[in-house]
Amino acid sequence: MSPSSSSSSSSLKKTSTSCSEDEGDHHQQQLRRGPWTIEEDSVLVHYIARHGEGRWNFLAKHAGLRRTGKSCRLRWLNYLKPDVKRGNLTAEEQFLILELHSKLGNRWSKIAQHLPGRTDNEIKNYWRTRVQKQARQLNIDANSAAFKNILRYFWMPRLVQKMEESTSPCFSSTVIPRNQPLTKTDYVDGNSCVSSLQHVDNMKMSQFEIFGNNDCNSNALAKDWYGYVGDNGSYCHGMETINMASTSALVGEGFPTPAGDCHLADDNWVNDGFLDGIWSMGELWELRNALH
DNA sequence: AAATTTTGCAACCGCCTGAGG
DNA sequence: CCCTCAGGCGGTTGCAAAATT
Repeated sequence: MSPSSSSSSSSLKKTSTSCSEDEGDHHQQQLRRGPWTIEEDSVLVHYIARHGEGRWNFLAKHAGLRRTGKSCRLRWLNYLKPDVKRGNLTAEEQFLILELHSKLGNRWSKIAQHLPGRTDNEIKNYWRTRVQKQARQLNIDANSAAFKNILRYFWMPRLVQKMEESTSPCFSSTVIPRNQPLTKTDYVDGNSCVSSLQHVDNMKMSQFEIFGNNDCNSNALAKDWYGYVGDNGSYCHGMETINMASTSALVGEGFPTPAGDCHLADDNWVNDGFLDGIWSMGELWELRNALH
């Protein structure tokens, strides 16, 4: 969908304020809504390039945009700002979103601070369209302990596997030596993205952290810090360990049992690109067996 | 190929907070 | 204090594109 594709259908908003002869009210009466046009984008970009951002209502009026200040701010921050990243979220970014959401909840702007170039809106959309979708398919409340366990023990390790498998010699991460203790402040630096799988301790897995720079490689992460990659370097060996361990861990931590309230919505979920296509059939069956 | 359904995401809405008068 | 306003945030909606029937 082109962001500026349906400009002709944009409507003019007549606000509830009473009619007035002055320019301000006239401006209010002519407020536009809906998708932004290329021309509006251009006006906004050029105005900000010249005068800077902020004072959004003033900006909207003086730039000649028939938009609310809020609308201008949103358009700039979520779309026009030069450092806004476009395109699919990487495995690393998805991992960070899951990890940070487990700690911060729906505080999208806080989460976005750890993902340079990604907006709170984009992260929120990702969570709603991808993550909550999986919860629906499993007939589990996305906020339930059971679903959080699925994320923690199945989805997040799988994302790490994707990082490991990526052909890039580096996935923008630095590993902190495992003998360095983790602290809460480790992950709150706005310029870095740090994660730890604390609960994975239960599965005899190591803690690790991911920092946002470019001087490490994923093999180092998997081999040296996960501690569950096989001697032959096969991550799959590690995944089996995770899955076997997690099956019991899930049951022990509120994961739905056969008598519980969790049942799959239908049989199609296995063939439905579960978890964005990152699950193998074997893993899906294993998860399903754990559920039943 | 057409109709229908689903998905993804840009944009809006309403509420909250803090600054300034 | 109280009021007003701007900015910020999370939740929700609308709709074009993509997928499915």
